[in-house]
Amino acid sequence: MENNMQQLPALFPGFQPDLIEELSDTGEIRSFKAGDIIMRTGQNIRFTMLVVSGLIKVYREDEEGDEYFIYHLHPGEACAVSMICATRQETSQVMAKAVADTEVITIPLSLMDEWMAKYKTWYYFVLETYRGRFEELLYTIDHIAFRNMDERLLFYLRKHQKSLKTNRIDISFTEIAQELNSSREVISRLMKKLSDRGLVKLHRSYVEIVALPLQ
Amino acid sequence: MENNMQQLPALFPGFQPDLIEELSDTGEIRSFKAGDIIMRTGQNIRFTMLVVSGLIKVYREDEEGDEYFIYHLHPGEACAVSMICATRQETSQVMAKAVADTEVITIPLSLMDEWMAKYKTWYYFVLETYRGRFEELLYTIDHIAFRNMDERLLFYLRKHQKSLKTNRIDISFTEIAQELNSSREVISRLMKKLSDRGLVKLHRSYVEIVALPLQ
DNA sequence: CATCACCGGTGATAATAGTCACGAAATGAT
DNA sequence: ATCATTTCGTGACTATTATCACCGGTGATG
Repeated sequence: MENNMQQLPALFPGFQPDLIEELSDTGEIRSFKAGDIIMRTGQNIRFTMLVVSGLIKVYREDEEGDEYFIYHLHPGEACAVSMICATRQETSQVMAKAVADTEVITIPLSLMDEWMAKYKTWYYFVLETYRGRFEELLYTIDHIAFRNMDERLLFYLRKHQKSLKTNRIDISFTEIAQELNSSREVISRLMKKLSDRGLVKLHRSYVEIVALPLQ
Repeated sequence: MENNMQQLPALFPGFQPDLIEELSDTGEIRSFKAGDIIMRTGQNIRFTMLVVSGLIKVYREDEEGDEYFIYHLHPGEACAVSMICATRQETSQVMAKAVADTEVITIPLSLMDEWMAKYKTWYYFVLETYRGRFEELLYTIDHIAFRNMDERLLFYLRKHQKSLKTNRIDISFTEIAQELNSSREVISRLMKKLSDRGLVKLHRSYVEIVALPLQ
């Protein structure tokens, strides 16, 4: 626990010293195992969360259980949804699940609000978080609205490559299909095409990215 | 101009009196004709905008000119994009077009920031704007990801019905097709189905909503 | 009234994606 | 070693959506 708090300046370089101090005094560390659901659609939000370590996937889920992957949250980032809902005591509109073992700092809603006026660097951090997530949502809309599944799959792989900082994507076709709201068979065929083009190498339960076109 | 400023308390009932006063002192009214483009993708944002009268449609556009309608802005609402980009001097990621003759109040970026600390009611207004638009984006994603074109068309009609507060939607099939990134023929066939179900009545250049299922 | 721009209907066809059915190979547990 | 589970490939079929071609109707304009 103490260790985690010492990482804060490095994780949040934009934060002013007194904010870091209050954060480590009042924030509470919570840990999740890989696969744990951190936030559920419809769930009441009582905290704002800052990611300390691990990786969180944020996705949309409809009544029938269909999913659509939206973005990852990395260490040093915050959950925009938990901030946005914070001020109005709203419920979450998205699902969040730990992809790896993950630690977050939770901050009571009242403080989140108080700090906006108290710490300029917190204010900028929150706004930048909004801006970034808003942008991600727009990119997501772009892809679903304008792109075919093959391009969306490429986008998905690239997103994971960046997020996980590795060329090895340890996800089964079934899971990928779920996150793109498609079906395993479709992903299988599209992956084969990518493989034929020499962009990926296929393995059991993981995909190796050989070369991905920038755009 | 003076008239417009007198409407402010009614338009923004949440604003405190001194904020209203400063708003009418420093805000500048700008007018747009129906059809005018108010904001363009990639354009630099220098102002935050509050809608006073008229109606604005906000939509996404890709390189090839394909569109996707996202939401309307009504009097009393603000453009979340212009607020979000404000703090970072970013460029717009969406298009905004006046649907009817429209008046907005523009506020310099510096004030927008200043007021966040100065006026609690402004702070809440901005956050509520973020929250609302964020939610709209999520709904949009839901529909593109999980629904077929027939349901998206219904959703589109309902959105317009609410926004325009009328059962007469004065939009040609060609335009609807554009806003849903589909094609005229598809919309034509789907409309016919809706008409057969007794939900709408079709006319030249407009659609009359007879009954729309709530969900 | 002739012409032109726009609006909409419709059949035929194509492209994309989803579903079903089946099987083979790899992995893990007992 | 055997068996169940997971993972993936694939052919056949269906559903949805997009595209093409062509038509008729409407209304504004000169």
